[in-house]
Amino acid sequence: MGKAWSVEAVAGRLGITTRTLHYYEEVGLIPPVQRTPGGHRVYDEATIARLEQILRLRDVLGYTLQEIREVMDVEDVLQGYRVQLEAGVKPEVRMDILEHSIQLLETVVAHIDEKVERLETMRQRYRERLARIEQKLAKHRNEVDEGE
Amino acid sequence: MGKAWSVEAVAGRLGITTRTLHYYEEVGLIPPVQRTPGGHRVYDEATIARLEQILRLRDVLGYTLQEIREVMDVEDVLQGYRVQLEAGVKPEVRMDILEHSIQLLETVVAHIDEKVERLETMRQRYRERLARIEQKLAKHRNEVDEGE
DNA sequence: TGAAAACCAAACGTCAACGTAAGGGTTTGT
DNA sequence: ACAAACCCTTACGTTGACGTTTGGTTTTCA
Repeated sequence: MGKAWSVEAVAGRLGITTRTLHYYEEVGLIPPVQRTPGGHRVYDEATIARLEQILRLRDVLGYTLQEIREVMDVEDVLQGYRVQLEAGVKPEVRMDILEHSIQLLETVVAHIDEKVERLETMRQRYRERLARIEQKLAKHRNEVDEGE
Repeated sequence: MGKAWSVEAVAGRLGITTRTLHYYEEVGLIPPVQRTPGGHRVYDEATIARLEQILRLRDVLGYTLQEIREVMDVEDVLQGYRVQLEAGVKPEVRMDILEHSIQLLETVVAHIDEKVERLETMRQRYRERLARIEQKLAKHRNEVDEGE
């Protein structure tokens, strides 16, 4: 069994506050955390991994907690599928599950692709401006050279 | 001279509300807008272009208004440079300005690059999961085929 | 020209995502 | 065994980015 982490330990490790951890549990982004007999929270690696994914979605994709919840719902569905698959199901069901999992993941990837594309369009705009200025500078350097 | 746009016209064109236009002016994201003798706002194309850039930064990059303000400050500096250049300055000053402009734009581009990179890392994660599932599905299809 | 439509400033409201404070239990190290 | 450090719940506070309302003014156009 993995190590047991206290709230503060997790917060430190993930670079967030204990309040955020409580909050995410409160709004259901993570399932209710294990407790000691005295009521103190005890985090396991699985929960921490989930938290890391939540934070990536928040910080890298800039998702709102609502959007993150949707992605995590997908994750939960996928997890449910894995459990079903391990339990062994009829071949057709198995294929259905795999195909649906693929669809769900493709949706997420498509979302990321769209974001990347828009960012690249934007970068292109700036790059063009840069190119224009650099050209100007080069021309200018030439003129100075010839003037000497 | 270009057309004159009313608040509502601009809001409609940009897909935002008049409140947002007022707000952006209030917090200084755009300079004070021209007014009719009666006090109604009149937007020109230059301001609208600036607003479009602000909205791109907001929607595509997901910047906060604070971050947008920083980018727009850079734009203002660049604009100041253009004015100086058109007014004609000494060659060394001209080169300094061009080089500084390049540096400012490169900072923005670098920021975008970083964002893209992190998105691509994330996409890669999902793609790998996808690949694993697809492989499973393929294997499964094979087994079904052989069984017939 | 006059009424409907658009506009104004000022100010309070809202929602997400936490921050912070209070009052009191629990764990841990010695 | 006991104090320091940590943790709990509850609940009110805060900030950003606008939404909404009010009461009055300006434009427009039939």
